[in-house]
Amino acid sequence: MLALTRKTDYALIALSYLVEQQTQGDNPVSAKRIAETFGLPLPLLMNILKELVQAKILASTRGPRGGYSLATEPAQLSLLEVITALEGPIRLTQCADRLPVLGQGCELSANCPIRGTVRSLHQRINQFLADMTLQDLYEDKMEPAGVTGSSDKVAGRGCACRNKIESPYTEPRQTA
Amino acid sequence: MLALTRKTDYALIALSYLVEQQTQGDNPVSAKRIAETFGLPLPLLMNILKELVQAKILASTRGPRGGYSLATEPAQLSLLEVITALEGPIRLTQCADRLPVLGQGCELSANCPIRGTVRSLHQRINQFLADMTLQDLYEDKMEPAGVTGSSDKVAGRGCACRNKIESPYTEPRQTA
DNA sequence: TGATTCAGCACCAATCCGATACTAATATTC
DNA sequence: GAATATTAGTATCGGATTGGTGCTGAATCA
Repeated sequence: MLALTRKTDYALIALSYLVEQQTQGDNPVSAKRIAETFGLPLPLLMNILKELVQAKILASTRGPRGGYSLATEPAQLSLLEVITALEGPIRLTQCADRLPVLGQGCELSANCPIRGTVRSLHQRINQFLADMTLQDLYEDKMEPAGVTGSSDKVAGRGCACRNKIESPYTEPRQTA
Repeated sequence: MLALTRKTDYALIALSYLVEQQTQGDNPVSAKRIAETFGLPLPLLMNILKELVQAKILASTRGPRGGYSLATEPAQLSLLEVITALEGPIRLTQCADRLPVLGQGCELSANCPIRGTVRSLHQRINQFLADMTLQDLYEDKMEPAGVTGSSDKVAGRGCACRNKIESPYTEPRQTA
């Protein structure tokens, strides 16, 4: 569907928040706090953070006052790394990232009528994601992008963040 | 997963083939012939072609010697239209195409830490897809793109096209 | 009339995603 | 050392989406 999963959504939100907190010398940050701040489901968020630790994007500390902290400089961590860690390598189409070797999975190979285009699109998206760092993500938050939205087509689904930002430790999930 | 569906894959292959056949004055082309040429599952392909007709991207003629033909100039048909027709509007993330109106689905709205970045990425992809036309897709086939593949990460799945291109009307699907 | 081809449904199986639960391990605090 | 806070690991589950099939009807041509 050409869409990121909600896992990636949550991860980017959490990472952006970690940059902020870390900038303020607040370190590490527990999963619980992140979940409460943005109204994310805690168990799911924990799964995601675990994966980010395994990918060495985050470092974790156990025990009271433990939590997660960034394992990399925000300016060194690309969105591509985050997405790849959570969703696996991007492949627009099944053969997007194949080398054009005959017999290697795609028998059409060089004759495939859409190979070039798909590969081109694939590379552009990859490039953009590789260039965009967590630092950019954080700064983007600081100065919200202008509304260039030519969005006449709107898909109706909720946003990833379900809560208002006020202060941490406010009650999430009101009486459903 | 940031991937196109196989439906779109098949559609692009079929459309590209239609341009080719139409260029050679061969018109219309039956679903059966397309399916056999590329080894695609006929019933599925027919579903896809039906959807493209409903989206007014293709025109259909019934009866013997009937089939599908392009309803638009290849240079006027963008990939975005094709993808949108088959998969619905692209939304990288749930709030990607929302206008930043408070209370409208996402309560974080202007405070959402990743809104700007996601929106930016979303627009770039949209723009690329809107600029790329079926004509480009077809020409791309003519001069296969060079291997710029920095693909150290390869996802192992089959290619959309399961058959060799030789001539139409060769037997598809050998003894499985 | 009969063959060919598309149209419109309805359906099914497999996969993936979002989400939860439970137990174990580790660190801090007292 | 006991209690507590927090992450690690793993297993599971329901539901949506995707890939794919089947059946019936309608149009067109010979």
